[in-house]
Amino acid sequence: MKKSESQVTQKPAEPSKSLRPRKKALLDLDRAAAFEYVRQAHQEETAQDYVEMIADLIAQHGEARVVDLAKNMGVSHATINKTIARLNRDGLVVNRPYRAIFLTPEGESMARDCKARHDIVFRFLCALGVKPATAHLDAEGVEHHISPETLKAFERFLKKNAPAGNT
Amino acid sequence: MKKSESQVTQKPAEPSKSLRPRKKALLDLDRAAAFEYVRQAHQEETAQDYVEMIADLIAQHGEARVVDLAKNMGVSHATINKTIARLNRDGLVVNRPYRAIFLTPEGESMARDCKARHDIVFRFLCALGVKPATAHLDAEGVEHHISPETLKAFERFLKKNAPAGNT
DNA sequence: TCAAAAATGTAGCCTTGGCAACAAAATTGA
DNA sequence: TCAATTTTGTTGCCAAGGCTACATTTTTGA
Repeated sequence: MKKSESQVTQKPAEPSKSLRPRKKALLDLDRAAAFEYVRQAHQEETAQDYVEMIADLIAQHGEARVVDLAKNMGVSHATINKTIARLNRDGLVVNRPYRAIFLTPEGESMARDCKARHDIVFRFLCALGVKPATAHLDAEGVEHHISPETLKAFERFLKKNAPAGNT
Repeated sequence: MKKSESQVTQKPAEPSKSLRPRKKALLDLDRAAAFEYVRQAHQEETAQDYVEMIADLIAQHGEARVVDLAKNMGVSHATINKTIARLNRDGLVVNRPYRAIFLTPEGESMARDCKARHDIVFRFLCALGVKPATAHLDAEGVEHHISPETLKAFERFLKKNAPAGNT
């Protein structure tokens, strides 16, 4: 037949193919949904990292300045400016030219949530036996991809395996 | 540092500031390094997801076609084409116009590693009490941000808490 | 006070990863 | 065989996030 490689020339390595053609369509959706979910989380990632950092700087210094954000995020001040403009547009921060950056109530709320989640992830990894330095690195990337259900599971684990407030 | 943040208008909410001014510089680097680390992982994320999916499709159908990738990744076929061009450029896949996509040895190696890691993360979350559907969603995002050390910790946990080969 | 330094803003460029719309090739089925 | 359908390719658009280089404002310190 002409369909040539659609049917794989000669089906050498597809033993399971004819076994379950039905579930395929559903699995397609499942997988696509998972990636969509990740892409979604991705979009909020930067905003969350920034508001968290801004909240931190405000707690430390009373204000968050572009130069400190640049140092702490590890990017140029031009990038900071662009990102802050987006956060401003999205109602998470307020800022005036040549002045420090502050959080809106919405930004503060997001920062609180993120910090709480971050701490749980970090402490969870530590309780699991990961070295704090590594836990710190991993938590930064992982925290944005943890569903509420998984976060609850982390907390359960902490309650059983961590002697309350260790850092 | 003589800088301005010192004056902060009137230091209202910075009680801990003077307590440890020394560690700040180091923490800046630490934090920046963590974000750099996450950005790095980010760049490899798409490549890893694609080669993993391509390997899956080849295992199922003997080949990976654009239309199937689009369905499974949840993006348009135009996006698939662009991404495949990048993967080709980076030596991870081989493809010819209007023909299926295959992995280079390097791509296959990456796919193997990713699948192994993905499975560990998925099973770990399940062992922790997370529902499989949720574990599936979270694993897709989390797997790219797990260091080798943390992965080992996951495996240790699995060895103790999972009855061998459960799915 | 005022020049130098630091901080901030802006412009232009780049890559990634999305999309829709249209073009072309391949496959299918009558 | 060959027209309709499906698949693939291409083009142009967009936003996010990076960067450098240069312009402007603020702050510092002599």
